[in-house]
Amino acid sequence: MPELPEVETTRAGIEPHIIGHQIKAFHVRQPQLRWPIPTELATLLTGNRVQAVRRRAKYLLIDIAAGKSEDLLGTLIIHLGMSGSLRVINAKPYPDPKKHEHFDIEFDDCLVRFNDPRRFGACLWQAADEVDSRLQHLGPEPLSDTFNGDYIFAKSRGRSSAIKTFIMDQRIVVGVGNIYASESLFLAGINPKKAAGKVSKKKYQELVSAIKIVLDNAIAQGGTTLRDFTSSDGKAGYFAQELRVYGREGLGCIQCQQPIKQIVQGQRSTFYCTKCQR
DNA sequence: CACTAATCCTGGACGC
DNA sequence: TGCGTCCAGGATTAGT
Repeated sequence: MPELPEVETTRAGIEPHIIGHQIKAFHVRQPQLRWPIPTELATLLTGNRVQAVRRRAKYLLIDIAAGKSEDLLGTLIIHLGMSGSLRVINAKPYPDPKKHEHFDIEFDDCLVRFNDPRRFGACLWQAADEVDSRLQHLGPEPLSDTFNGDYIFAKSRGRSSAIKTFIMDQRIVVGVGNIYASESLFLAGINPKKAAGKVSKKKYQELVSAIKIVLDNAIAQGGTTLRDFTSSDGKAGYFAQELRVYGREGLGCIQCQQPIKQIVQGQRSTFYCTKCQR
């Protein structure tokens, strides 16, 4: 499932192919994603240019300038959900879309094609003078300096929810998904069930470092794996993780051999070592 | 406001 | 082999 590193890798992968380029057409085959694709999108995009390819949390933001100007018209918001991916197709004629390939953004010399079997993804439009409600209350980027021990310690005071649930709350910090939440807590040696309000400042500093390390490593790995971005298949955006606890239920902890435990928190699986994480 | 549960969807794993 | 069942997960929304 695409987490922040996959989205960042996708962003970096498509950017050089589309920045500054004019959109020739926008084709929708399945508008029913998490939210319906706005029907006016083709009209809004056609004939206009890609000004920037950005990322906020796990949202891919494609700024669109009107015609040949630099005037921002609005932003195409794409979310990969849990099974989505984008790929750039250069070879002409463009291959016929397969099942689950729900929309294409067509340029003069390439096609950006969206694939999403589970349709948890989204494709939305944000006009230049508005901020989409989904982007309004997001917490800081995990890799920014704003996300530090002092910040999250202050946010956590008085909170009774489990630390694992807490760091997955997008209002606290964005981009920490289920897999990396377990991995980060293991690296920091924190029990995922511990109340967020009872974790010390020192432990929060370790947790922040752990989150940054885990995400940085994954991005670095993704960059390598997806170097050949344009020819990648529908699995673009996924890459092998070095997972220390996630999915390793019953297997020995890499530090102490204690079997890794699996529990459910907030309807999500959590994996941790009962000895190393307290 | 804080927190929990339901919800969208389909491929893949598994049991019979 | 095939069918049914269950599970995975991001993040919003509804409900307590």
